[in-house]
Amino acid sequence: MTVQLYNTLTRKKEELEPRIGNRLYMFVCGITPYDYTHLGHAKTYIAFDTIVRYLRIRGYDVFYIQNVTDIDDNIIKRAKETDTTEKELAEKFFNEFLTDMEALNVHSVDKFAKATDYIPEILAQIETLIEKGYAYESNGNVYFEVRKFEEFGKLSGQILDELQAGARIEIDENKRNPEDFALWKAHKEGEPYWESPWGKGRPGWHIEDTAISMTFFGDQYDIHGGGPELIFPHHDSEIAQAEACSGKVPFVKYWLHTGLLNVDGEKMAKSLGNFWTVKDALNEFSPEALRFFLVYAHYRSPIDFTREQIEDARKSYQRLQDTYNLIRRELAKVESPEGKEPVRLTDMDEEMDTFRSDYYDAFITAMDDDFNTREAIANLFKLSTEVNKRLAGTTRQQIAYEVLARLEADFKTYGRILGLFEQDELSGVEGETFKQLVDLLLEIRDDARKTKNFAEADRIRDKLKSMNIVIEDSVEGTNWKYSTEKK
RNA sequence: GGGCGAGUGACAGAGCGGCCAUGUGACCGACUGCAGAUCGGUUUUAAGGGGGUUCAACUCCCUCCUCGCCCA
Repeated sequence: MTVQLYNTLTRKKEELEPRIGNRLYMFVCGITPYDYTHLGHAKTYIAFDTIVRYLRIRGYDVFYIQNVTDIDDNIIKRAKETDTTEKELAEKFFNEFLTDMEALNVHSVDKFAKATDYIPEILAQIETLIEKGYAYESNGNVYFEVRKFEEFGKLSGQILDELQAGARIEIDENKRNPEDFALWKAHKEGEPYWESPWGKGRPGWHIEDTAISMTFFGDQYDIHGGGPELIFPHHDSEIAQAEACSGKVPFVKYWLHTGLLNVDGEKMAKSLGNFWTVKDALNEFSPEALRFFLVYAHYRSPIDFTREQIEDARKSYQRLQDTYNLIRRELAKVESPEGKEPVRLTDMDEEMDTFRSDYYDAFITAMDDDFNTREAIANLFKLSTEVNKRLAGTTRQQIAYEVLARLEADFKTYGRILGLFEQDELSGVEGETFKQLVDLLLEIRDDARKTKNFAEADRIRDKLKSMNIVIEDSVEGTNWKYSTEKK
């Protein structure tokens, strides 16, 4: 079994074959930190986080870099508006981004590379492009001459002649051709600048990515990811720069692009009033619900964010989480057969274990197929049903410790891949005290129920519910859990 | 106008040339003091329109329509 992934460059699924051993060099276009992270960012970065988590568990040694565009038009504009420096602004929102990513359990990035930390590398690359005849200087600007790179547009499928036809509007006296794009922008009054062989200025939009990736990965590497809106012109331009510069093809072996996030059926935009920052969303929904919602969709599918959808996702996730908790509770009840003869597995145990391993295999098979989380999670639901049948309700039966332990281990793996089932358990002295207090309340309530004092029993239940603790009676006793309805 | 992608049950959304996706919702039943959770059943043989290929198409091909994104 091998991992297949959909390559935007070839428009088909291909077998993943690292260029070197099991090492995978991966680059994903990062943020421009001039404002708070929004849900579109969350979708993209959760998607690639999940992909990297999976590849690592699958045994690949992934080196994952994200760039940070800490100098560009938006940053300059916003810094002026808010009366701060570009550097301070970028610093602030990059830190906000890290906080948001942490909340969403995204931490697979090995290296964040800020554009302004790689100015020498950027300058060197531009010089190479000029030497090789792909770029030219003009009034302190340097442009990439697109027509010199014959294969321009091979990622997006854009045809250069069609572009030229439309490009007539934006006439720039400095450019030889309208479709040429800036590698280096000449300094303008009031803007930050760096010294260069062409005078003061700052980098263009596309050059930082190739300068950074070539610094860490060399001329060619394995995987480049990003949002779909970046395919053209950004990623096509990266290909042109890198391949022109190194003369090596392909620059990147696999191009991965996510699906777009819409809100209430429309493109998310401040002007439409449907704009959600990650912080807004986390105010209203739990991080797990949000992450589950995003990860339950396939990474290449567009998704529509609505309150109803998140609520659906929350409930769906709750079902899986309840099963996981059920397994752990059951495991705690069954004594470990430590030091004793291994217990012979009954037919019931064997049957459960077969479901367990079949669904595990199905999960992996689905993930191998272009990271099909939707299909993978569908198998988790099927597994849940089989587990619930055996461990809960009227059809419950005893399952052997070792089968339960394997189930728990599988769930941990699912959690590590999806970035779920890792909600913080109460720990330490305070956590223990808290648990004991809840247990005490449940005992009191149980006594009340035994004497048919249901008013008292319901009062305790309602009060706990108002504190976000949900209790559930069963023939086996009463369990409690935190509500996921609010954060 | 050009490029790319999508149209599946009440809703959301996968896979697959022939069989059951999955989740949520709703309804019925079991369990239960009630609630919840859980299990069973129903809604659910659903596939934008029209052609074609095939013994067989939601799945392949053509065409039309609609929607989204990028470039203009």
